[in-house]
Amino acid sequence: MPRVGLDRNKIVEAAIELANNMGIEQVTIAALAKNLDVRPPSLYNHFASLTEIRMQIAKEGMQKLEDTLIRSVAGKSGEEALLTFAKQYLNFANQNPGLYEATIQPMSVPDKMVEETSKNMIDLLIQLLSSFSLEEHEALHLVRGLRSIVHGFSSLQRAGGFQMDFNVEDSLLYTIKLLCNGLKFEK
Amino acid sequence: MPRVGLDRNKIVEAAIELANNMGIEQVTIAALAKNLDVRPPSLYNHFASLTEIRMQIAKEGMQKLEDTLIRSVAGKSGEEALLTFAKQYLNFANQNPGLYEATIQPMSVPDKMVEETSKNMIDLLIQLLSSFSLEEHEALHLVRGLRSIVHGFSSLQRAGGFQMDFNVEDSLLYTIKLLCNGLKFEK
DNA sequence: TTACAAAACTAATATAATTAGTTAATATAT
DNA sequence: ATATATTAACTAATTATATTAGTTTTGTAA
Repeated sequence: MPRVGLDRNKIVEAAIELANNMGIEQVTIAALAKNLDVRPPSLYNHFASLTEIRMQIAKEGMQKLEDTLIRSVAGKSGEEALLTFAKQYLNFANQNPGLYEATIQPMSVPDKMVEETSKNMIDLLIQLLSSFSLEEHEALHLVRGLRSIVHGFSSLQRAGGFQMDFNVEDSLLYTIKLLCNGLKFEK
Repeated sequence: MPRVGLDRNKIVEAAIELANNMGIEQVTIAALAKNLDVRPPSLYNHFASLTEIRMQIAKEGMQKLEDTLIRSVAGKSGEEALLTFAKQYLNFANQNPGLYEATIQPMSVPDKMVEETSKNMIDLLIQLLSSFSLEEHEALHLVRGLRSIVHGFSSLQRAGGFQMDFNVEDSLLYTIKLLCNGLKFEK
């Protein structure tokens, strides 16, 4: 019964490592307890359920992704900003597969911080689009389109949906450029 | 021990209904057995594992989706065809949530029919793009872009990623139109 | 030093997938 | 029609999971 000094952070760290290496499905109470060298029930002193642990992974993933994106587009605008955004998004999903996977699981319970993070991402995209001087409803449509593109590419790639002898990032950037091209000639 | 006349089809039908109503996670041996009014082990006379049942759902989903799309774009080309394709794809995902969810689970085992169905979908899109007279590599990029868009919209919507007071189909069609606009002015 | 809150534990419960081995219904062959 | 073989469905058991209840023990603070 020696205390191992467990806390929420250590558990989530172990969970993220497990998610990245083995997939979110493999993040189980049993596997976490083994990795942390405690008995399964011990985790319940820090989290109410497995679901709560997975939600915590998702929250940290969203924040890290948002943070990465905000930094990467700082000082950029227009097409250059959108291309950077897209490239970094795909890169994040590739480098942190389990973490990204967690962020796209439907939330069982509405969460304030998650909603705020989503909102920040949308606001960021709205900003990036400002130089195109779109009507508000057009900008809202396009924000959805951009999110769908980056998420679509990331999750199709993860699911093995692309033949890998043809560069995926190139396809993503081609698509974004085409969209920007469409914007230039919109009127 | 009266025979209830179970077969692979009946099991998959029950599984699809369960998936559509409760989500793919709820497609379990136990739940299926209860719905079909047999004991759990009986299902193993028809499928080797739960994974195999879920894979069968995915296969049927992909085929039904492909079939729907091929029919819906028959006789159409260019922008009109792409808009129809996108609309029908999103509609399929909305009308058959569990079935669609199953189709996007990573396949644990490579499957010939699945690969062929994917290939058919790609070929279909290539055809739809023919009227834009793109270079081959451009067409391949764009096929990926289109798949990512429709999948991205479908799965973000399913995950509750959009505020629903703003029409999602409109956003999808706006995005596709913008892409087409970009194509027209590409050179 | 004592008291208390919290961390980790053991033991138990419930549900899941799966396997082995059995029984009985059906189809097939003589 | 009867005998045989196949196979659908079963019972019982195994393994693994999450979770809860209740206990022990540690560390900290009065």
